[in-house]
Amino acid sequence: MFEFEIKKECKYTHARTGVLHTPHGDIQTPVFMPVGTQATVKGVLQRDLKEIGSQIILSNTYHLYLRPGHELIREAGGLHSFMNWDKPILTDSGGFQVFSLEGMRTVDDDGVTFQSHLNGSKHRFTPEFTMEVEEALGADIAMCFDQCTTAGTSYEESVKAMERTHEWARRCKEAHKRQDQALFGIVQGNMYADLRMESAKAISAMDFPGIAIGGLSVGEEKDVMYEMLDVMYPYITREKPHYLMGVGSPDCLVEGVARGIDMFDCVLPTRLGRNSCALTSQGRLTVRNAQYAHDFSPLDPECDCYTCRNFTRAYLRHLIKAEEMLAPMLLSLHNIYHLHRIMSRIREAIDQDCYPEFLREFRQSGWYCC
RNA sequence: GGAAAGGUUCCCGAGUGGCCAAAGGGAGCAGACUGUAAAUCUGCCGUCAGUGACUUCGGUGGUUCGAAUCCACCCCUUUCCA
Repeated sequence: MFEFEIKKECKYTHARTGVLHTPHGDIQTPVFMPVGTQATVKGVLQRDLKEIGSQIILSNTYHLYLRPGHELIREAGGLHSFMNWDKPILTDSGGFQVFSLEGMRTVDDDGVTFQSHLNGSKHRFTPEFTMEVEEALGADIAMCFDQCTTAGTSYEESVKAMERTHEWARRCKEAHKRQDQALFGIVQGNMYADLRMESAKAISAMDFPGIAIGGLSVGEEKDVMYEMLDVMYPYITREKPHYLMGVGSPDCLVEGVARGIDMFDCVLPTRLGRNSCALTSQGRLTVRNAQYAHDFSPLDPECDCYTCRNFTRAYLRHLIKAEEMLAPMLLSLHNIYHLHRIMSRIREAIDQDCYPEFLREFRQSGWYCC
């Protein structure tokens, strides 16, 4: 029911194309997965996501548990049915909220106690409980509960978080029962090469159907992130899909693929879209800026998305200034499409045996923007 | 014709002798954004080459060491009475 098939491997980099078979369909990798934390990719219709080629979307265990509650989603027949998305879904476990909601949670070896950002109520997350919630949500891919740390965390703290993450991975695996749902393990280790190696070995040894790399892009320099990917690579089971969590700027996508990554997710395209910024083949474009007031060209002349085919920068800027809700919608749609298009070009380059050339050209072009 | 209230930096609006280049809001301008506490957050927003200097609170005079603030006259706005 869940299987990863490697189709083509680059001879000079670690890039590869593949197909991830899931209960809700196949996913061509490398893939970019739009984030829909609360069972919606903010500002984008399900219909449009399909149309621009989103193969799988993310959702979030912590947020859906708090609201509307996993039992309600179970009652709705699971997340696919609830949000009317019949393609694959991946649910993050809440491990990222251990990082992003620092200050509203306490961690111990057994789990995490969160204080709800919605009303202050306390909620206990253990690996077992997380599995219960993720199984109720019923995504095609569930993530282990992990402890994501911030860049700059001390070695001692990083060791602790890593060891917890390993133990929690073991407990998640033991608690996880749904056969129609794949459970991915998550590598941690902060920015310490020896910990990253150790974690990559430990998680690989647990034989999860997929291996995720967590705890990167949390404030460190990109070179550090790339170095960590290089360090981990030899210890991560080649045959499994490799998922770099939370990463999604164009430059990181192509560099990640070169380092063996098959799956990415990121809030960047939708968040930038809501903040009046467009990803283009010429770099980031802040559509709100005055210089586009009389610009009647599309966001990106090289783009053929719905937004670019139909609307001008001047019009989009007007919508932004007028705070019309169509503005974030159109920009989010374009930005996700932009990343899908990059992934599609990446797959094509790998399949045609020219990823190194693609990489070289991409790095020198306007596409290579952060 | 008479009475009252008022005219503040792009707009609204606070300020009624020094702590005022002048609160607050809006608008404007720019920056940030990577497993979403984000349609959010940050900075600038009289001029000039920093500390500092200069110009500004309807206009013109005046009082005072010092005026957006007090006085006189003038101009304009709104409301009320004939």
